[in-house]
Amino acid sequence: MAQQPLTGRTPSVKDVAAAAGVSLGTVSNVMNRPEMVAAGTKERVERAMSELGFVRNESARQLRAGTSRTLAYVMLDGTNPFFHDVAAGIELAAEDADLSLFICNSDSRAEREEVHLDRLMQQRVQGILITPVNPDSPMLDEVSRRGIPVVIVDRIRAGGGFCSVAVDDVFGGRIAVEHLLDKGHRRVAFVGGPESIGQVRERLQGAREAWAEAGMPADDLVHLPTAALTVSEGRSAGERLSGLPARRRPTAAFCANDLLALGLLQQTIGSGQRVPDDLAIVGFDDIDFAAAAAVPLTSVRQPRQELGRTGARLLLDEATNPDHVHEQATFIPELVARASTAAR
Amino acid sequence: MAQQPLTGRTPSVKDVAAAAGVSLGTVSNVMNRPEMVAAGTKERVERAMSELGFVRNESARQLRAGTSRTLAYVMLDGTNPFFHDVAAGIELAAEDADLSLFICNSDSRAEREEVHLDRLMQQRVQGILITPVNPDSPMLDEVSRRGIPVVIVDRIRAGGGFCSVAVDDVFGGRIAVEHLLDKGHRRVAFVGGPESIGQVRERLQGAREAWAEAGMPADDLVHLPTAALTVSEGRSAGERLSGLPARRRPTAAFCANDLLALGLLQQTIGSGQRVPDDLAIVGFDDIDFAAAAAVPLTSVRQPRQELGRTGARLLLDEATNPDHVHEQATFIPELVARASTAAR
DNA sequence: CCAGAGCGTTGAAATGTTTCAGAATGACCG
DNA sequence: CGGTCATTCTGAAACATTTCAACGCTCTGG
Repeated sequence: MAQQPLTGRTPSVKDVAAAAGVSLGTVSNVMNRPEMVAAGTKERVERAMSELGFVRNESARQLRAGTSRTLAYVMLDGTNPFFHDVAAGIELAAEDADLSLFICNSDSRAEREEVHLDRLMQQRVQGILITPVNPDSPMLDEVSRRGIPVVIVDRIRAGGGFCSVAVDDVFGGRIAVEHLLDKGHRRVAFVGGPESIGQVRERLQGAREAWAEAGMPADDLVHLPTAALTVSEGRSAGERLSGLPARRRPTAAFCANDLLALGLLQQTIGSGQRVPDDLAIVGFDDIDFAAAAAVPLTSVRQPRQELGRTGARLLLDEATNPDHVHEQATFIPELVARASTAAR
Repeated sequence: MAQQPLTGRTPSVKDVAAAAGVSLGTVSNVMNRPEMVAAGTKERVERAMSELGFVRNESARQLRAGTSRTLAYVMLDGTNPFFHDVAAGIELAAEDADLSLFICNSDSRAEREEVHLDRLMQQRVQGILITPVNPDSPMLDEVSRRGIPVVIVDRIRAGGGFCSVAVDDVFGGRIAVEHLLDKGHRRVAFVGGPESIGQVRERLQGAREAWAEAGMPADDLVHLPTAALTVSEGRSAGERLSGLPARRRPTAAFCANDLLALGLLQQTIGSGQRVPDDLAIVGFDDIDFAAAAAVPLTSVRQPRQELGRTGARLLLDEATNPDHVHEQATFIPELVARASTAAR
């Protein structure tokens, strides 16, 4: 390893070849098919590389190869740990395939998403995983049509033109409500919105189905809409809940995600009520902070890492397997009962 | 925009040039110095580009330019939202400079860090921001010696061979303890470790200084060491706290970061004690979840985004300004008082 | 009518890698 | 000793872009 502050420009294969007294094709062979170069030569080349401090130029490699050694994930909301966990799962799979992962954040804005997709196309990434602002955006077809594999994560796009990984949200809604019914709750709030988000609609639908099947009157499942799936919206939903007359007030709330649930939990406790005694709470996603809350949160667990890992696998299959057929992987969520819904 | 499923390979400048009836130099000019090409020609070229669905090949661009249009941030711990907030700040600055940000996670492991740095050098990134596992790692010099600007984030490296951004952790420790003294606490725990982390040492040092200056006996500032800065370590510290005989038990705890504080909060409330009545808690970092906790957490706020943004600015200066001199930017943290230390 | 300026455009060179057809060498067989 | 093979190595071509010196054209002023 050279110790001087590296004089001129960074050395290329050509320099290494000259230093080792071989042709540049041989240097390339040492890196890419070492088995076909004689042991002595190989050693000589390797010494030259480390003496010169040679570092492969990835752009040149990519240019030649026509594609990069990178996957990308465009996440929807960087402030929600759920998406980072998904990203971590993707990264594991990418690592196994010796690929890098480029993480972008659309921040729920279509124009940011578009900027990211544009850039990723310019970079000729091997494939894109995305939790899109709008699963039906034509931009996704555009990307796909260019031959870049696209996998939709945690959303579903009708028509099956894409691979996707998601969780059965209707089922998730059902088990959340069934759990609350089990615990004896007869008046329950569903906290979540806007309904333009497919997730929210389906979780609500599952909740309603379970409610109806238990023979409960529809009016006793109260929908408290929110403007977004954030902690502060959860708090404000809590204020609205507290404002209800005691007789009409639900004894439990099922929140469309954990951030809402945490906000609701905070507001409830802050206003002097007790959880679960005065209000039981169920969240969705089971992010780490759900278990870490002051009253550990019961939540519908999505296999977050597994979601990412499977998405990446589908992506790689699409990228490398000529017989690839699109697949919609669906996971079954699981209820994790904790203190926020303990028996009263 | 072409509607067919894009036949052959993706078109290059050459194809665009042919389609528009100009030379490929002109196509390049349309993209890079549009002011020097005649309006008619420009329009013709642009039409050809969109008809063919031309997308610039970033690798070729980079190869020619010698460097990529990308910054990178190697974060220390992907499970701590603090680092994601720093990353968000970096991204803002990168966006302004029309650069992409590559986010990596070393997961506190030196070998992962090394793998990432290697890859980033191969990609010829414009510069690297890093919260290193070990600020004195020679690998950083190695990268720097290759001409890649490096900025150390949220750590300090003695010797000044690098730019860095950090907050004054000693001061942060002081204000946390001064706040607790103000609130009347006379026996306080410092929760945090391992001491190999510079942050932990300095926050503890600040705490001790403030404690001594207030004339308090050193023994009444109890150090509860932890093995890491995580929620679960916070919980276990809480158990140790509860185990202390009442007379020796602190009435307040200052935690080296918010994750510890959240864990401690959970354990404390879970064991039936009240916060702040039985135990007041101060965290450090002021991540969003601190304010969202069931008992909103008093915390020492680091300007997380600002940290990232400033780091990126220093990096860009180093990358573009030949007269650049290394700079150690230090921010003054600020105490944000919330319910977890409200008057008793 | 010409010199010179200014504008637009061209085409070749250069960037660093991988690949591949073929050359060089030596070993072995008949 | 000629021929066949296997083993190593070579050098040119290809990838898509940017840059830059040079070129041709049209004006303008003399």
